[in-house]
Amino acid sequence: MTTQKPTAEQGEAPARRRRGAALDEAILRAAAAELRESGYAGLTMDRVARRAGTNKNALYRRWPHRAALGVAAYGYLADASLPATDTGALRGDALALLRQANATWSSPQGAVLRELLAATAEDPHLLASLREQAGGSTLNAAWLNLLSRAVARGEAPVEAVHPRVATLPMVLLRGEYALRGTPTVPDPVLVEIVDEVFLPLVRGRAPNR
Amino acid sequence: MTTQKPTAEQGEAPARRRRGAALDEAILRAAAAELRESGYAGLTMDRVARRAGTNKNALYRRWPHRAALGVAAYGYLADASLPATDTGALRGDALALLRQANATWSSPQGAVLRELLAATAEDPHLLASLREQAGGSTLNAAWLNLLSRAVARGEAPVEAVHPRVATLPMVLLRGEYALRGTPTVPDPVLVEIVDEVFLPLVRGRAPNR
DNA sequence: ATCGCTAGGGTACTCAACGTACCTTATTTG
DNA sequence: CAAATAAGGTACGTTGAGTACCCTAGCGAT
Repeated sequence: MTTQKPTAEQGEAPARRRRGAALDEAILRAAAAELRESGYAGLTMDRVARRAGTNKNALYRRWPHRAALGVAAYGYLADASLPATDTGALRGDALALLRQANATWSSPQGAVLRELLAATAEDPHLLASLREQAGGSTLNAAWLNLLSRAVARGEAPVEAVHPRVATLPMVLLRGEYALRGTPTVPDPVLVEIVDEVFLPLVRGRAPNR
Repeated sequence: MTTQKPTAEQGEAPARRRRGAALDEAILRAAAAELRESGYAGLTMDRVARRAGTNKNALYRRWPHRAALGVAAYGYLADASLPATDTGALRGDALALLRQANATWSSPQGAVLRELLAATAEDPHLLASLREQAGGSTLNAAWLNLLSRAVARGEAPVEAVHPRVATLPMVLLRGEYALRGTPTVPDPVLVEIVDEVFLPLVRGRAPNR
């Protein structure tokens, strides 16, 4: 009896051999845990395999490389929450949405997301997949919706409902993250983005007023 | 005679042993060449050392790690050209500057820059250094200058001369690069950035006109 | 019930690259 | 001219991605 059964390192005990979806789950759970604890850098194939109580073969049979597993694990980790915000005024809505995005991005989860973005920059397919899992079109729709409500209230001209306008605050926020290496954009900056750029732009797009 | 003197692989022949600045130069030249030919991924310490006709010791005595050498090499590679553009009109100036930035960013050199930005994201000090070498404050000043000229011409309100406004087109351009994985932002997008966002914002910042 | 195919499990390995340790040797400088 | 100092030459130690095989559990079709 030289061979000592590992009986799983952490939680996952393969008393009975798992297959298909069950194993998928176990691997993703382990990978997500690694992401949460040590970021993308800690997501090594060996560690994930060991933690899931399996081996690298099972991982490589499912994902072609580490980055792909990383993206999948992030999708498992993130739940893409998006509490609808309606403060009754354009400025309040915009600030609320921006603050929520800032909270997400400055959380540990946001740090992981940025690591993954950097790692998948060369693979457009993966990048798109990651972007979608990180909010993507949902977030976009929220901003357009916000603008439409403002128009309905008479707070903004119809011309303001435009993808460029809608995405602008998020792009600026992302710019702040890129500029500072440090996460956490201070709240006054968010206010400035809204008051000095977003709202003036919405106003500036009025026909000729 | 088993030991065969390498006598330098490519161009650099250490007939006489180089020291200090001369060696700095040789290393940076080799590193920049690797960046140009194979990007940051190709910039391995062994390759650079071999190409410079020296060894890793000399590199590690000068830079603490690969990323630092990468940034230094990029500084050596880039010349931060910035031909002053004055088309006589705000729109033309903005487009010209934006097009030039786009050209730089979509060049191979731009690809290297993006790789480096990703690699130094975790080290604020390096990031700042890289940012400075990539134009940084110079570019910023150019945009502010552009706005000032527009104000002098009566094309824009004084309120438009504002850091947020000045940096906006570049931030949007960067956003495009982040959005598409692929480099090369089509020209119509640049026009849209100027016409749909930048100019309306400048207009929108007028006091109450 | 049994047989065989498929997917999991166990390991060992190759390869690339970073970063280090140590010694020998050429230059520079006091 | 002698002692520092910096270069050159190697050889490691380590980590981690991928890959290759071979063995075995368990599901499904006959």
